[in-house]
Amino acid sequence: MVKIENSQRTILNLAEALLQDKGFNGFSYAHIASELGVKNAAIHYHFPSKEDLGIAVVKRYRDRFHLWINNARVKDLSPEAKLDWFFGIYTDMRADKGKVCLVGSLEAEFNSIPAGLQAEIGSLHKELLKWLEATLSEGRGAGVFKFNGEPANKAALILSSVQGALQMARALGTRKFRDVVEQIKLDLMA
Amino acid sequence: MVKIENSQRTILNLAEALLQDKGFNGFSYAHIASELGVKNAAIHYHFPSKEDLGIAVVKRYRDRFHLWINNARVKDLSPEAKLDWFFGIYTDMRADKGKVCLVGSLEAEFNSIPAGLQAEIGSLHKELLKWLEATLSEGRGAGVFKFNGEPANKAALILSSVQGALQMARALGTRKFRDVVEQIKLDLMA
DNA sequence: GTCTATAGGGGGATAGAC
DNA sequence: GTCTATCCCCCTATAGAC
Repeated sequence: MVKIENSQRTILNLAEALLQDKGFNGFSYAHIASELGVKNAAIHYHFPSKEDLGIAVVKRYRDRFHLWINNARVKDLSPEAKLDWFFGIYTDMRADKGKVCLVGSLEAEFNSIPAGLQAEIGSLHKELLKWLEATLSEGRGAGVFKFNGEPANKAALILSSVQGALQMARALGTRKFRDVVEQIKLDLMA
Repeated sequence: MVKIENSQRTILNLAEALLQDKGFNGFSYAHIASELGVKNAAIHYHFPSKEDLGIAVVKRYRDRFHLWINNARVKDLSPEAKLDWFFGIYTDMRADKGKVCLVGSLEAEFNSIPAGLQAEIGSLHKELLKWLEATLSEGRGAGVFKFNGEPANKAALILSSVQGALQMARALGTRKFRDVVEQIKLDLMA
């Protein structure tokens, strides 16, 4: 049961949590409705189809990321602090009932989700990579990160490993997630 | 439509492919039955519940891995060649209709799959990590791999990133997967 | 905006004939 | 081992009252 002020917003919150917890094929309108304390049909009023709902969740997730990275409190950080902030997002997800990143969740089920949602998750993934690449590039330029090869490839490696580590932690525990993050940092200091 | 000799085996093949393609919540007995050219109930004769089927798939997957790593053709390879063989498994998955590793697929849906399957996937994940850790340790001892920190942590990082990269490739293309594998190798040569 | 009611389909699973 | 038939549940989605 959740207090309602703005239904639209509350539905998105619940849908996002369910997506990160159970996956797209693992949650239903009924789950949202019962937690919200309303009936099935009320959810359909706000989001006609499940695809609409999924897309809205991903769009809001991306908008939030944009707000963060363009906010001075993140923008003006040092490269190391930026990276720590980024890892903190995932650490918080792990701490929040073992959630995983939307990107990993939806890409694991990629071939059994609607086409519009597939496209949306691809856009989000690209933007996460873009920001991480720029941050790595900036850090290497400043001499605080050390790695060989293209920043784009290192970014792809790091993002993949953090998302994989969130999934791994579900079966093997939070410690494994922390170990991966520490190893990523260690590798960047070599 | 698939030729039937040993139904049990064919069902496992199809179930494994579907799990890697669509996820546990994304496939049904009907999918298997229609591809096999039989009726729904025939599958239930071999595997009474979907959980039974999932567990059998994971068990076979693990047995296969055991056979491989204990076979002289892998066991006697150099550490670099072992690692290349290992990456080759994932490269083949990617090439095979964009499949992902069972471990990543089931852990992404972890909170919406049966408990017995959760336990089984944890065991598999541990064994993959164990082998990778030993291989990295061997390679560092021989001076061909270079990395800081514990082999167990480096193994967790590498396995997470390969599994994450398979998922990423679904939205962003095979090239991204290859980039990650190359970056992993590059980082091991630093 | 939310309700009741319901359509319409798919899912997992079982019983009993062959 | 596979079939037909069926049960029962859950799902997405819609229509129309309030």
